[in-house]
Amino acid sequence: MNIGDVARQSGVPPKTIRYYEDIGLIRPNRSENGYRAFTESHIHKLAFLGRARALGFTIEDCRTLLSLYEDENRESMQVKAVAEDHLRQIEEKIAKLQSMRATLAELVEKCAGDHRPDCPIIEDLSPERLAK
Amino acid sequence: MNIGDVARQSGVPPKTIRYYEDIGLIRPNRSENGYRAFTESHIHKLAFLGRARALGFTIEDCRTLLSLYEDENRESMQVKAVAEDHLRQIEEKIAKLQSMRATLAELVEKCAGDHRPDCPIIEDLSPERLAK
DNA sequence: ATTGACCCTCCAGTAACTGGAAGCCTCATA
DNA sequence: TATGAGGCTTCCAGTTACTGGAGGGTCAAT
Repeated sequence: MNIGDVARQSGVPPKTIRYYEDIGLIRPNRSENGYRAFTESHIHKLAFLGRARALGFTIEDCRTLLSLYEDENRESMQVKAVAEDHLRQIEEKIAKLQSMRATLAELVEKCAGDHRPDCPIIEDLSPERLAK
Repeated sequence: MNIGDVARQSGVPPKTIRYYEDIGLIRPNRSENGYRAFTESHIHKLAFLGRARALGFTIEDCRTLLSLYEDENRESMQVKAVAEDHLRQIEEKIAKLQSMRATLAELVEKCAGDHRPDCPIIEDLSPERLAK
């Protein structure tokens, strides 16, 4: 199977598939004409990678998860550890973003948004504290 | 003033200050010895940039905000537009992350995390649909 | 004269792709 | 059989916002 078919079936774009080969996530054979030759197994792996990336796992996490996916003797605690770690990081990001949102929302609400220059947003960003 | 002092007073690291000069956010003069020579005004701008970055504004947003900060004739609607846009993007990111978190939390909870290979996380990522 | 703390520039790397150029390969149609 | 569309190849560069490090001047004090 050529890269285009695999892209369609896995949902991973050709460019990304080539990139994944570059970094060693998948290792397709080559046909005589130089084209990459994929199997069903590659489609599965790529779809797996697509799902994992959609859940925000890093490429390195994906590498680990993929090897666990292929490992009949994996222990589920290995998988869980990766997922829990990732979950924690997501929660940190959410917390940070929510704090930004709170501040921003407040500033946006206070700003008249008219033709005058006075602006609580600019004021909040301004380091007047230093002048005081 | 040298870069170290400015870094301390603005909270922006020297490396970052140099980078901001590279991309034209600030334009310090030079002393005869080749050192950057900063003024109070630079400290204010850098502190402003630091605050804006902490709220997640992109560098390009910062460029805009900084020019509005310096513009006596700005209209607050210009500032508000930038902030509202940014706020929207933050909310999108939060939504995306929350959806990831929901899925991940569910999977993590369902995973036994023991020495057996069976794992709902791996199963969820696996493209069994394709096989069916 | 020699530390030690600054400062300088330039290069490379980070994360995960994405776009584009230049150039084969293949298949269907005229 | 020629041709044109579309698919495949590689390689290079750009994206975001820095950060680390090498190699090398500068300055103030001892």
